Amino acid sequence: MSRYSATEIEAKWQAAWKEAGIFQARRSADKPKYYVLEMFPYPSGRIHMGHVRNYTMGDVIARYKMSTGHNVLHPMGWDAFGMPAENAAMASGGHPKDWTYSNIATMKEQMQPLGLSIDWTREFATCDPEYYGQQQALFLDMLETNLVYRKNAVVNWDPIDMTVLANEQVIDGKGWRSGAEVERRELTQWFFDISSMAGELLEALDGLDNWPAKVKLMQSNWIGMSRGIEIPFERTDGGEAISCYSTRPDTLRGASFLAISPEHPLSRALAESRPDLAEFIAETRKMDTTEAAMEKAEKKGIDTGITVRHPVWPDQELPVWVGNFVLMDYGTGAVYACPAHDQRDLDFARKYDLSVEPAFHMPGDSSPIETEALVPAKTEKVVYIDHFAGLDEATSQEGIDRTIDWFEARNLGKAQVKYRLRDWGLSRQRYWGCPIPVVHCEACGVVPEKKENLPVQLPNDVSFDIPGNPLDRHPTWRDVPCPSCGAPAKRETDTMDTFVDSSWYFARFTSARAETPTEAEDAAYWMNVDQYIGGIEHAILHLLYSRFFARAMNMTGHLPESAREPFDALFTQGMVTHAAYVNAERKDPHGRKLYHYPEDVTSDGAGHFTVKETGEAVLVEPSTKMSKSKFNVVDPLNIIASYGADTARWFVLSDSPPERDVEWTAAGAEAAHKHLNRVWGLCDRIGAMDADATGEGDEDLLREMHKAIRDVTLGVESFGFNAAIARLYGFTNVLLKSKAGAAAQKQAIMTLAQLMSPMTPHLSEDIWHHQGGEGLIALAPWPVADEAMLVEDTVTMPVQVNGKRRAEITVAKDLPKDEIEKIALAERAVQRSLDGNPPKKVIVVPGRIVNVVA
RNA sequence: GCCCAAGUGGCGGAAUGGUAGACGCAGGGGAUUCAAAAUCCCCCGCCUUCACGGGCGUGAGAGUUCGAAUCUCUCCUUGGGCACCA
Repeated sequence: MSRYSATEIEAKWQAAWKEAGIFQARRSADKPKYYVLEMFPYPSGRIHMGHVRNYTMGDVIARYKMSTGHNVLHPMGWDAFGMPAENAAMASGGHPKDWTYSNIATMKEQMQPLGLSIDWTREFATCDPEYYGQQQALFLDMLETNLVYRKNAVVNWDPIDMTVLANEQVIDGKGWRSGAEVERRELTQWFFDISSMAGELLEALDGLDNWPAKVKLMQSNWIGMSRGIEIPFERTDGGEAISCYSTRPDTLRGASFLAISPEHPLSRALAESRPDLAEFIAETRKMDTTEAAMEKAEKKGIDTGITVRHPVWPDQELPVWVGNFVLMDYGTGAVYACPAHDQRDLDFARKYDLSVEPAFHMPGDSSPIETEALVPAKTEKVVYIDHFAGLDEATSQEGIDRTIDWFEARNLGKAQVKYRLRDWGLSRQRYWGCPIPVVHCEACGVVPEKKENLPVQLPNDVSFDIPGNPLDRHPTWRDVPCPSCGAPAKRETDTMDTFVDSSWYFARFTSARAETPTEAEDAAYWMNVDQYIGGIEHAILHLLYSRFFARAMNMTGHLPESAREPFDALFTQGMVTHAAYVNAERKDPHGRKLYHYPEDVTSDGAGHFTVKETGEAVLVEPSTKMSKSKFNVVDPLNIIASYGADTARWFVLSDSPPERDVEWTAAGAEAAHKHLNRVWGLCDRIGAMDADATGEGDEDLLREMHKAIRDVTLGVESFGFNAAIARLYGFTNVLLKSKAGAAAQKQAIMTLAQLMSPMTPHLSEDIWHHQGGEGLIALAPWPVADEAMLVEDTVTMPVQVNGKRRAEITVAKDLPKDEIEKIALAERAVQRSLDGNPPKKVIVVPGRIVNVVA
């Protein structure tokens, strides 16, 4: 059989689509709109299989929606600011801008052959001044609305690269790039007030019915709500009371000391006259804050000498300690410790010889606390010891609730809801990011740049030969007159976190060239994103930030109220993985594993692999995410060159469910290509048939066709792409074996081409064209299953005896239950199983099954 | 430690209360061919049987049901998220 020329037909149909301009989105009142978006790429320089899978899924949805009468918006852009561009500049002496735009050009060129239905007229890069200028306008509006503010904060500081690092960029206490010991430094930084929206961001998750439960749960945990109480503890020396937050006030009887954070105002005040305390605080600052280090870090403290009164039993005096384990930015930065019912408090109490008093014990067991704290589940009943709220035996949850009521009734404390979510620090001491549009004036303080002066553009004449932020040492860029008083002032040299750029790009796509961040009519028409598709790795940060920004943009008049939740449906797709081949005989010169590219390895067909050139034995490592370091990257361009884009698209959608990882295998790609060739070959067969000749089984073929329409439609609509593809294999197999007449076969293959068209758009166009289909298949209306054709006259039902299948009967579709029962019982195999005894009971589910209970 | 998800042939997976293993890969056999590639046809969960058939089978154990991969409980394993959060 001749193979079809993918290169030829793919280029041909891409040109036809372009010519017809069918992917350019315009507002229209005639059709319902549909906005499908894939998370836009970082322009690293090359597209990879993960991109192919992500964009193919979006394309399937976009093309399907287009053929079901929707006005589709399917845009693409570039998340273009970020450290890799600066690192490349540092390494090779180029400019981040050149590096980025040249990568964009390359990647765009690599994406073209995939045949995606993208509206390229809306393309932008976040490093375009036209984009980041609008982002600066947004920033100024948010500043006015108090959604962004400046404060002192302790941050991770890399002393060699001279920049702030995000927590994720600190590995084992060292800067991920420089390897320098990271210091904790207090800096004045800009923050988005995302924590004020914590409650709403949490509650609104409930309404996101078309988001994966997993993502909602992750966000919910991240926001981390807790209910508790804030209780002031009076100081015996008359100083300001110390307020503590607790979620377990029912343990208050066991309070033995207070622990306050080293960053607590009281600690700082005391440190001024207590050198030992000052030293302790400085030491804590140096402490590594990574998880692993926290686990090992010793709980240390120092006695302040101050004492407070117990709020319920005022004659009890509790010492106040500074504890290195108390966080300043959660709760009030001060806790009361109850060693009997908290393991950490107990360890601390034993170490510094502080008292351990239980607040309750388990029913029938009042043995004293030794080295293990008693921490019952909240639903477990405990016996409270001389409890103030009149509790005796109750669950901890009841104890907590009643204690809070008791305190509130006496005005001794206040019920509080707290969130783990902290404000989003957006300042970065980097060059390649969006400049923060403010000016620092000695007389006026922080002055926002005037909107007419936007964009505040990055200067081009910068160098990366010395560490630090080039904007800081630029000779002229910083020096500007104060927008308010005109006196000489300094521009802010920090730029924005690149997560800001990706937090509103979806809104910008609705009017990509507007002179304002968005344009009201366009935003109202196109928002929300109907289907958003991307990786699970963005489950928290990007998606949470975008939800915050959509709200902020609504508050500042840039998005309608209805767009406060910007993504109606979210789908998180899995990765493309590949086996890795590691040399079994030697290591690389650095003593590390030596990997080989899949194409350099050959198999003997019996599970043994060798390096083609040297014949060395190779071990196959389990499939993992494609990465350069493991040499297991398959370049989409190579695949497209040898098989065509349709094969690549077909393969990444087949086999695995889209939310799971899919393993790329050469055999799988080959099989996909083989199948597309088989479909292609059908065209020849039908072309060679006598158009008027009749065949056998026309109706059977058409019935199968309508079933395929039903199943594939359902599969595409429910993200069951693998199932839809399996169904298409099935229908193709039926068509290949069919002896139906030319007319029926022609109808079948044209429908097959349509059903395949979201996945294999080029091949489908070509078949459509060959069979005389009108216009472009991309614009043809999606086939609809004929209900009447789906109904068969007879049904085949299994017959079970005691749940085991014994026979199969074929009966008329609407045969009454008792008739079906008679036929089932008459079956020889059923009789044999019954062994002559009458059945106890017979269950007949018409059209489904018969179950005989012996 | 807390929270969540998933365990089905040699492999990816299908079936969401009704014939377990669709579809694809790998494997076996055959046709075609001088030969190979390509292509086409047949077989393919495990045990047992010449065969017909029979038994077992969805991580393990129990339960609900006429009927469970699917629902419930306990346990095991793997993966993910969070974690000095008071």
